[in-house]
Amino acid sequence: MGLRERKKQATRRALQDAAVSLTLERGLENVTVEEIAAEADVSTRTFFNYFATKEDALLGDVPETPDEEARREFVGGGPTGDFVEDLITVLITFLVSTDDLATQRADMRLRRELMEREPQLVRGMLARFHNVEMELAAAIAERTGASAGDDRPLLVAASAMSVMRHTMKSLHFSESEETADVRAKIRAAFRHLGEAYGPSAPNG
Amino acid sequence: MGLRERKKQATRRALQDAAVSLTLERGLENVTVEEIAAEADVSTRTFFNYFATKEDALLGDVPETPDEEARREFVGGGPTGDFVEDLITVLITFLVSTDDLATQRADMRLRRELMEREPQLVRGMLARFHNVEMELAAAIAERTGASAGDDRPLLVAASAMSVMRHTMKSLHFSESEETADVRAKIRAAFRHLGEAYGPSAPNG
DNA sequence: ACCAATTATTGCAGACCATGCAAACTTTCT
DNA sequence: AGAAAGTTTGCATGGTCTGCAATAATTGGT
Repeated sequence: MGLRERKKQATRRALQDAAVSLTLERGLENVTVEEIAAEADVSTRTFFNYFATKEDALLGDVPETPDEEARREFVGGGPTGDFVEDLITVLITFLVSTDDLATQRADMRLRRELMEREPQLVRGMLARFHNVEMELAAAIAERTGASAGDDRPLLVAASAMSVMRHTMKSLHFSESEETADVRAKIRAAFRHLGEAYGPSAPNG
Repeated sequence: MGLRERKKQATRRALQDAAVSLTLERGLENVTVEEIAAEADVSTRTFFNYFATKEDALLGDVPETPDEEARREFVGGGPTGDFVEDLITVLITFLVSTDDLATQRADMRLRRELMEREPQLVRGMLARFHNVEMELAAAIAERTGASAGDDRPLLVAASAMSVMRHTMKSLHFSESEETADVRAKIRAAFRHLGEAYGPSAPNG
């Protein structure tokens, strides 16, 4: 990677970090883009070359599409052949980025802290998830061979995303938390829904 | 209702109508608040006395909490005692406002047209649903007697809202569409999820 | 090491959104 | 009619975000 590219990454990072730390310190509406840019040592105008909005800098680089390889495998009926298990696998690829694990966990914790402090940001997060939802629905439709007019894949994708959102809330992003734990939590959530809405249909 | 109150309602309506029709005509970013206000024959400043943002005027007065009576009944275990059926009843109260049915259907159709034309609005809609979701989760927790730390009500509420969003998309809001039809659609969606995630767990 | 091409940064002007405040106006109540 | 309460309006202000053109930095070839 050349110098130019490295500098861009650094600037981007600096802007995000500045946005996050200033916001946690003073609250979102007491921080201007001008201040964020100054903290990152660039001009206000440059801020907008990197992020369309102030919110964007705070929400960071959440992937909006699943890993291409994971998607292909899911569409093809893999990796296990069990629909729910394979769905979980795809969902997990959204939670795991290319960064190293420690950085990623720290980011997640920071992002959660931000959401708690500034609930307005939840709205932006939901919007991003909505994009993911569309991708996921397309993948489900492909895998199950649903016809064009069939909107059930949308339904399944929507509820799966609600499971994922829910799971993210209950994760700790701590050292000791393993991928297997995440999978177990998502699995438990799906099971709970199956029981709540399923054929036997008990309460709750 | 006094003159003052009637005038306020009229102004509010005029602003909403102006916002909607101008947006459908030219697209959201080619319409300024100034123009909306002018169309409704009030000052720009007055616009902001009625709506916090331009989006707010477009999204209209969607209830953010369920009908208080319906909520009480649900929490108390009613009206039928069957969890899913009663959940559906609550969800439907969100879809039915105090206006007359024809007006409401027209509003729904307009709103859908808006969403199609201006996908940015979906974000605001999702945010509103998120508030509803919180209310619903609280009601579910109360009904099922879940303990304070139990987050399963949140999960159920989230997935129920995804069912509701999905159902709204597939409704026609036409003359011939009855409440019973709506209920049947929601029921089918829940059943589909139960089958997808449930004990038997077939595909799709 | 230099030059030319490409790409990034910056300042500036401008449109628009949104809020606070105080003056002018309208409705309501007695 | 006149005071009280509530609404509308204009004005000033601060903040977000965009387009444009000038400047500066990186890159790749010679």
